Amino acid sequence: MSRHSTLRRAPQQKRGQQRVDRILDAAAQVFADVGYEAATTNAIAAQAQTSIGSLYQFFPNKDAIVSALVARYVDQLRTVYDSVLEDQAEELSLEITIGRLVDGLIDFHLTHTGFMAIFTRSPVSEQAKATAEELAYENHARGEQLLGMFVPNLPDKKRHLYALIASHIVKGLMPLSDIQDEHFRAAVANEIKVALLAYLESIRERFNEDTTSDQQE
Amino acid sequence: MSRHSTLRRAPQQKRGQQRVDRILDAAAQVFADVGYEAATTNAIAAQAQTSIGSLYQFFPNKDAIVSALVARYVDQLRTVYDSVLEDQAEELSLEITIGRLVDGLIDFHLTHTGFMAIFTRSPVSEQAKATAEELAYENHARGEQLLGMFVPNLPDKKRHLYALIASHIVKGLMPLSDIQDEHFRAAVANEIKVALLAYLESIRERFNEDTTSDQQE
Amino acid sequence: MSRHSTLRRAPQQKRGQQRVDRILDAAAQVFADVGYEAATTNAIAAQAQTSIGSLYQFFPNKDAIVSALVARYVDQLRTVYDSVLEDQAEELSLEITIGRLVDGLIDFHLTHTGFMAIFTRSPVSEQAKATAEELAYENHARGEQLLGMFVPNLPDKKRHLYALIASHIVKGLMPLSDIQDEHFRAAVANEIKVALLAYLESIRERFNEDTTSDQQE
Amino acid sequence: MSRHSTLRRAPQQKRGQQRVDRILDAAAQVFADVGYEAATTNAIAAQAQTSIGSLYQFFPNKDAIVSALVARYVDQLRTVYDSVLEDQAEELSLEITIGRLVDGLIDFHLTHTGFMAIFTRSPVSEQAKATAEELAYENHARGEQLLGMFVPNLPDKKRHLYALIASHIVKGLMPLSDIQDEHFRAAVANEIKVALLAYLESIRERFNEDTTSDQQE
DNA sequence: AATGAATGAGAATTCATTCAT
DNA sequence: AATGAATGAATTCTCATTCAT
Repeated sequence: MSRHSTLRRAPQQKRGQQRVDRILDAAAQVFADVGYEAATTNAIAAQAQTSIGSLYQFFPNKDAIVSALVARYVDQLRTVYDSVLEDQAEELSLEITIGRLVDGLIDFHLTHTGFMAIFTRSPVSEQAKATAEELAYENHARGEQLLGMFVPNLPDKKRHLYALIASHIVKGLMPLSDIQDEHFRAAVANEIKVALLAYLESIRERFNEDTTSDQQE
Repeated sequence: MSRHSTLRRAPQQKRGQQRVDRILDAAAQVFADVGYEAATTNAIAAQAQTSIGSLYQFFPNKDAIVSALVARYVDQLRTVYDSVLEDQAEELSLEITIGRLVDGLIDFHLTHTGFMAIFTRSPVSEQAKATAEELAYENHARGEQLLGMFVPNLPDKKRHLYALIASHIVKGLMPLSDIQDEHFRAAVANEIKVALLAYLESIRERFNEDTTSDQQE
Repeated sequence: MSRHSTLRRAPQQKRGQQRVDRILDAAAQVFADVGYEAATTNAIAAQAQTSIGSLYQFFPNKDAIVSALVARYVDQLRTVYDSVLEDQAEELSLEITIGRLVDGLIDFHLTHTGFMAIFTRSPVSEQAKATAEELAYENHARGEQLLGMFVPNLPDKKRHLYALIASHIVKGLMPLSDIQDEHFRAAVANEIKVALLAYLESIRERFNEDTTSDQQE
Repeated sequence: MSRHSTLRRAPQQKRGQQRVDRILDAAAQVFADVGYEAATTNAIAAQAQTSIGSLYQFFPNKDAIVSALVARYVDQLRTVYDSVLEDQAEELSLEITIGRLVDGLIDFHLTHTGFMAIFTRSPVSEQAKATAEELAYENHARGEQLLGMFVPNLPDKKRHLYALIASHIVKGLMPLSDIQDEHFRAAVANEIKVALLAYLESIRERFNEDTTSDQQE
């Protein structure tokens, strides 16, 4: 897969793949604990219970670890979006779909500590910028796809803009799901759905007005 | 409470205050240029056209620079919110108020280039966490205040929740105002207003329903 | 001077220049002790009785230290060649000139431990290659100059070739001057002169034959 | 004495010896490509198309690889000198003999690309020093042998000194045979012969004078 | 007060060598 | 025997902070 392009050496054995996974898990944990910049490769190796040498046998540098981690996140995010999209076969309402999406994303966020540390970092190196782009793109593209299902015939440019806005709303709100208090977290989850739904409904309304008035002309 | 608490020495003379301001300007610039983590104290001193020794005469460490900068941002943000709040004497519509607020915040963001670099960093030290908290609090508190004006009688808890959501929507969307293309930026600005307005209207609706149904009982 | 171009920061104060010199002395010593590749920047700093940080304040990397050292060597070598060339005002014999040159070079070599370690290393980086080139060029160019004085009218191409050979003979023989035994060292010095003289005489002879035969034609 | 003393295990089977040879070939190639210091044992193993583990089954450490390679070089150099010495049965002139020797050495140098990288390195460990010594000794000893044939009755001490000088002249000049331009390389080869011959003739002359004057006394 | 040289802990990365499979 | 994953000491270089002048 594409993620392997960032690996120094594609692990041929099961053990190697496990080690790669363990390193990525460790990296995610360390990123979650201290943030991306403060995370050291030694800390990641220690967390992965491996040696620094082994880490560098698989990853040529720190950026590559993040790239691989992001590739994994993208794969897993895709699963979240896919499961929501599949449900669309049943022609569910926008409200229910948004509900499932937000629940899925919150669950993803809660089970993937470290994701936000990477998602919100300001990338420095060129490679880091490309990686950040990749991650942002996944959310944006999937948002566009979903939007296209609920508001068909939307001009490309508008769909692009609206999806950009929606994905950034989600990006801004996701960190809130970290909240410890369970009741409050549920309330927040609900508000995220409300906010997203409100924005999407506003898109629908405006689009209907536009097309209606077009017909009138 | 006063921002000067983070200063090693309160500059009693005008010259000292000017130097502090120049350092903060420099810090903001460097943060904007290379990001928070890549910014070095030496680079900040150089940008401020002072010596590293002088910098440390005013600030005990790097965190203190950020704290002071954030304190200044908080002051300046307050001005943005205040000007919007003052207009409320005229009892403007929610739509117009949101429009002014978003315009003000976008303008603030564009004229304070280092702001986002600090706002979105993952704080490491305890002091950094406190500083980040302070900044988040300002936005949240001011949001609550505004919300209270448009939906009076909202229970504290709900007002707190809604303002939290609203401030995070804004936080998520603000970085988009960086976009170079002027047309697209204007379109984005409009969508930010739409999204925020849509959410706030949903709050109003829900509140009216609640109170109406309350009355019916 | 040109050597400063490799410095990260031109030392403005006497103290700074002294420190640079001390670091270069230390580097020469360490190179002499363990060879170029085995020399570590920490060892150089320790030998210079300074901190690794100070070393890097003046030199951006290890290669730059060598470059500066070589620049100093080139300056000092120039002095050796100059003093020999100046004597030529007296129109000394080739034998005496070679004698003085070899004595000068042996003295230079004995008083500049570390020179050979750099002169004979195989450069790896591009910068190192350029530096090695510079050093080789100095010897070659000065050899050409001297040769031109003793065998005037030699075609450029030949002078270039002969000087190349002569400079490499010297390069090959110089390390022998390290020999501890004083008697043996003196004998070696004498043989170096003999060998160099023999080669240069052969050039003269061949050139005279050539020009003689040319005239005959 | 035997080169196998540096081997961890004398390969009893043909296959093992082939593997050892392949590793030495690989080492020579890598030394030629990147220089001695930059050569890694992993790169050597890769070039030899074997595993790093196998490499260490035959050689206890990196120095041992060089030692074995040098031992092979010494063997092969011996062949060059032997073929020249054998021709001496025909009582060829010094000029012709030098010509053959230099041609042989240049050919050796050109066909053994890794040789110079090892010959000119500054040895660090004790083992490396011993190995370097061994290589230098071979050239020196063979030089002495040849010198003895052309200037018989030379006192041991002088023969030793002269051979030392001659071997270092050759060492200094050999790297020049790397030159790409074929014409220039041929010219250089010729000059090497001229220089060496000139020195050896000077030895002869001095010896004849000495013995003549001895007789006169 | 101002300056900027000096410090050294700490970070990323390499590579000779070992050892489990 | 062969393999190549694993190890970690050692190396280069950075940068927050101190301190002599």
